[in-house]
Amino acid sequence: MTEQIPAPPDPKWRRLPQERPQQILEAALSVFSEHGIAAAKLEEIAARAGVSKGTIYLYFQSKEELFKEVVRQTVVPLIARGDDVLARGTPTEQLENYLAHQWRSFERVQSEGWIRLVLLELHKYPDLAEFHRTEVVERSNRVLGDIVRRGVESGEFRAVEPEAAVSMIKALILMHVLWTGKHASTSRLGNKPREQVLREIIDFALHALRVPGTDTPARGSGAPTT
Amino acid sequence: MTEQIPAPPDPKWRRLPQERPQQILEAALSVFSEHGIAAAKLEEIAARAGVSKGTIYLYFQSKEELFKEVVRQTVVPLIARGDDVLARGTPTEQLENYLAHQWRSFERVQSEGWIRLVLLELHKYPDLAEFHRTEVVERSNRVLGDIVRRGVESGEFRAVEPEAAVSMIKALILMHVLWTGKHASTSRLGNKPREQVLREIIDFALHALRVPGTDTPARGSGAPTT
Amino acid sequence: MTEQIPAPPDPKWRRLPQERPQQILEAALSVFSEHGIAAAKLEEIAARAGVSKGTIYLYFQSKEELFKEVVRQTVVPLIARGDDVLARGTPTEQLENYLAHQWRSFERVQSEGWIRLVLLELHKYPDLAEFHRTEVVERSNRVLGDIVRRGVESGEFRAVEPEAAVSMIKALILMHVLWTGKHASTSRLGNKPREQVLREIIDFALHALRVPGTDTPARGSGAPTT
Amino acid sequence: MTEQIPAPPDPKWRRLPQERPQQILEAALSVFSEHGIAAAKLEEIAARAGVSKGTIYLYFQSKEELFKEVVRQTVVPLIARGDDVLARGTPTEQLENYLAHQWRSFERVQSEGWIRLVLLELHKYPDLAEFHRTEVVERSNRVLGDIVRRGVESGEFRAVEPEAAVSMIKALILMHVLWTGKHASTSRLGNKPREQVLREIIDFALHALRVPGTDTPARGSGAPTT
DNA sequence: CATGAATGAGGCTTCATTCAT
DNA sequence: CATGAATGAAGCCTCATTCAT
Repeated sequence: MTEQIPAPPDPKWRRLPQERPQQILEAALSVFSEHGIAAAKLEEIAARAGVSKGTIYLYFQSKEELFKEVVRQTVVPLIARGDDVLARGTPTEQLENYLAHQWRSFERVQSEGWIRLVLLELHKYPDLAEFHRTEVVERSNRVLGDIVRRGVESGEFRAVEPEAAVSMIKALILMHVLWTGKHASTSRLGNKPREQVLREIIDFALHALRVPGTDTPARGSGAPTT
Repeated sequence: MTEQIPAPPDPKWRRLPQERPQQILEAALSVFSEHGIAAAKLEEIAARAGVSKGTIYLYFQSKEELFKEVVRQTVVPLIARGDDVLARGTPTEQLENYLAHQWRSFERVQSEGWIRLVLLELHKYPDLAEFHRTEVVERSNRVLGDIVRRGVESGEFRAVEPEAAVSMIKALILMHVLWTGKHASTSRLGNKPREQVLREIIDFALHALRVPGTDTPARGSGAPTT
Repeated sequence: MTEQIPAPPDPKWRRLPQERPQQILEAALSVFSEHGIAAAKLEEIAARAGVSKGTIYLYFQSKEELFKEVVRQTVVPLIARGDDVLARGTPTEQLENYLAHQWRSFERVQSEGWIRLVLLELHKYPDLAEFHRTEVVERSNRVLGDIVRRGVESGEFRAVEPEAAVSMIKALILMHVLWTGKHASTSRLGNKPREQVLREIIDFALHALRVPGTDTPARGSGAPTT
Repeated sequence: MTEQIPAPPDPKWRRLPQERPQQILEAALSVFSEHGIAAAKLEEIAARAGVSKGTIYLYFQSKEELFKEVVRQTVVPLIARGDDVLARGTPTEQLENYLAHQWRSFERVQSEGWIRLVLLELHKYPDLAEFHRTEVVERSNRVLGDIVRRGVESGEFRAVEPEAAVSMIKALILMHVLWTGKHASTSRLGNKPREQVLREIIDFALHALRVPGTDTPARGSGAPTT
């Protein structure tokens, strides 16, 4: 008789336990995004995560804590990058790169819902809002602000106040992410291809900032300026 | 006939019954804005309206119907205007006027919350979303689109696609209304005076659209363009 | 026949609203007594009170608060009396009267359960326990202690320490209330008539305290001492 | 190589497997005593026993069965003794010995909680209550009853009904065990030394039973009777 | 044997909605 | 018309119990 290894008794594929929290977080993000905190049902989160209601409580203390963890876990990976992409190029090119990078980051699943959550519900949790402001908003503001500042210094951009320009650019991006998302309440943008929307944003922003007559033309422009 | 003012029948100031629905709608807007639909409690709406919970059901069939009515009743007065204000002037002036008018309209209480509601919850009620799109969005898009179109035709604006420009301009306004609202989760704009924010928006939008060298300078510009 | 008063349109007898809290408190006492706090179900309390689950929350904040209120409301009326009954008579007579009065007080519904609650669950709520000690225990201890003290002073009772005697007497009563209750786990006392149990308690207590040879015989004695 | 003491295979002290059920029973008694059956959590029992939740189910079918086993296993050793201790002496001495023995038995940990359990929760399990009555109550009643009977026959005790006297004596002991326990809701007895409480009980009981003038004086008396 | 992750029934609590006054 | 007490469906959360490892 040789060492007979008993065949695994269970044909059902079993998820690795260490993945549980992540599964739940993803399901939670998706449900919170669709319904907001109050209207999100743990039952639905559990179902999407493929676990039972009780399992959620093995990893998170309460619905509210689950939401907070969603924010904490999702925020950083979603935004943190971007700094490196901008190492080289003229301010114009950097701005184009930055916009393209941000836009494509948001293309990922749930980005629209996540922006919704931040805009709608984050203010109910002051600590989270603070965390978000320092870790996400101010950080990305700094990157974008530096681009603008360099553009102004080099004479490529008008003498705008960088902070104001940052606000404008972010407004363009964020609002269009919402409008092109699948739950957009007003499909103002219809089914316009996302890449075209990006080009329009770049075109609008660059014309708002650049000093005319500078060499680098705004390549992204969807319409000839002549 | 002398000026006979009918004495109030009750020392307590008594609201006129015919005002009830309006009171309730206002209270509902305020509560829905703060908490969203699911988390809004009829108890709180009733309290703010100065009536009892039961009274709400004399005028509205359900919480959902109340929300829909809030949208229907609030939407039109808030936006409908604006068409006439723009009769005269160059496209640049018209755009400035339009932005200023919109911005100040939103200055009114609850505008921030109402934008939130539209952006975040309207999609759950397709009929409402449809109503909102045709009655509010498309209407104001037409006005703004016409301005842009005329500017392009007159050579005062670049040859942009009007629809795209409308998107951009609206993004600027809406997002800044959210950011300057009292429940803004990220006080990106700190306590910058609202009028200055308006000037920055106008400046940004006009530089994005205008053909340089055209006569009318962007008066609102917060920064000299050299 | 004039002035015909319209018959009440509803045949169902309707409870007066002001009685609600009392109904609920009584039902709660009964259920808490039977099962303890943790095992008591609001569903059952509501059913016994003839109301729905939700109604309980109109008057009490939570299950725990309901329990606390049961203690607060039930404690005082159940015990507070007794002071006056003892105005006259020899210490022996007073003690007999006190025991008889206490015993019959406890005959009322729920007394057994209520003693159970006090003995077994009150310590979980320190504030309630404190309230109970000062308002009930110490008060009745004082009354009973005074009787003993007077008996000792008059030479009718042995020179016992009053505090100790009070403990003993209360132990006799309380434990026998538990044992003669309908939920007694051990029916040690079978179906012995309650009045006979009272006589036995009086007999035991008086023999433990009285100095033999004093005039007043223990009338309650179930057995002649010859 | 001499005297090779087998090194413990694990630095952590490892309990012998055969002790598991006993560990669990002890932990269960402790938790049941503190919280009652309904509020007792298997998690806590497992923790106190140093095992995992699942392990409990290797030895006991359910929480209820565990409770029953606690009663069965704990009851007998706690009470069964006592018969032999009383072989010799006058009824008075025997009663003193019995009381002292019982009192000290209860001094062991958990006795208070265990009395609580019996008084509060045993009635929910009729078979257990029956078991308890026959195995514990009636047995100890017989022993104590015999002492009283002999005392009456010998003329040392009054002509009391033995059953009644047994009730009284047990009431004294049980209630004072509760009152001197660490979870007593009313610290009526403050920090009076347990031995003094025992003397007071003996004093009270003997004076209630003994015929005055008999030789053996109540040694335990804390107060002179003169 | 022992573990502890997972389950899901069941309890507490909230709140939209109703209805007798 | 207006009230607010009452309802009960539904959601959050706990925890006894199971089971794959």
